[in-house]
Amino acid sequence: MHKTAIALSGGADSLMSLLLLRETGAEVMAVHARFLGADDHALHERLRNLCAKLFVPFHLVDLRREFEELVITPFVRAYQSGLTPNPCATCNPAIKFGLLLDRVRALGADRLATGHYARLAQTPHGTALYRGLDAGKDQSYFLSRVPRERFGHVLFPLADWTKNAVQQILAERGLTPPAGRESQEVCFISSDYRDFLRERKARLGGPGPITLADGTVLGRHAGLWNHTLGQRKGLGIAYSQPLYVTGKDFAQNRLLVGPKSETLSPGCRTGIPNLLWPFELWPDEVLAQTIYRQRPEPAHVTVDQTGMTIAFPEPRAMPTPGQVAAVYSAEGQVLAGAVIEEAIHAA
RNA sequence: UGGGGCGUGGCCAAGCUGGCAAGGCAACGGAUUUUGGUUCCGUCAUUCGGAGGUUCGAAUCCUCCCGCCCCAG
Repeated sequence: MHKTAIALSGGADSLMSLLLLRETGAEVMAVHARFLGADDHALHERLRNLCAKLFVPFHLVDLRREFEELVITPFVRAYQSGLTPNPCATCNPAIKFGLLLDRVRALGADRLATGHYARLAQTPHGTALYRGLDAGKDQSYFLSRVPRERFGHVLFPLADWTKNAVQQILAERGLTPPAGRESQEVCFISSDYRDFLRERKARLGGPGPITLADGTVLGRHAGLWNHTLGQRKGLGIAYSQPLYVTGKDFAQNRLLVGPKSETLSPGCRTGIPNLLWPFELWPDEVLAQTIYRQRPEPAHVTVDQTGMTIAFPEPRAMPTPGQVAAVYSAEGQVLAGAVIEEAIHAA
């Protein structure tokens, strides 16, 4: 008999997952992981009471120190070194399906369930990760860097659910998610990541010029960390057409900008990929996306000792160093995930 | 102080055969969204360097003044 731990965030998705688990008759326990220093004790109590009503054991797991060390610190460091980090994609392998999974196993559970919209399938070749049914909520991209063996101990009850259906069922049962707000942004940033970095007193680069590719100076920037590749907002430059960030010149502290056409790239080079499916079993045709919520496109992907090269037949939105590149099969199976190191520049 | 050109919202800029001020960029607001972003929608000059005049009516015509730029001396 399996004993399943459900990670409750306080939102609708994990609450629905708990209900679905109970209906399967599985033995269930609930955990709520604390990530942040300033935590919501009222939320803890509501979760505790909710679980008591459902006769589900409830545990509070303190991962604040680990979250700080494994997610927040690298996040700040990334900005300091000119990258654009993706903290959610770091948190999943390091915290949720890393330390939290370890903790619940120590508490006696052998599986961890979460409210992610993604699907796992058991195959003769092992566990496979697929996109969730709800294309609009699919979170497989953020899960693409979780080590494959971890998924052998994971359950996604919402795999075949849509957000709408979840909300409808909860409403029908008169259940309100204990946390008022859904986690739709970085959980440790309340407003703007720039404010967060300033509050942290992170040592970041200073102001410098904004120039076109040919060196024409158009304005000033307040620090390269305020911008990311492909970004339009915030440049403050009135030009004949919209300008986008096309590059960062760290040597001269210059922010390079240009028209939309200059933000395209034929692909990227990544670090060592997290293979979620043995490379030799990959289909001939694979798709890749280099940003969340991007339409996956057919790509030529090669893997070697030091990383992965993704080449698109047609140039598309420039991949940003620090972000995640995910490789999929046509059926929506996640084949690999990796951190982008550099975009390939059009010839 | 001879000649020529120009002055329209934060920037660029239509309009100048007179009829209640296009558009682009930026900015701001919203929608979308478990990352940075992107995208979409919306808002943004009762006023056209200033003062008079002509006219039913002027940014558009006339006069003067102010301020730029260019070419000559």
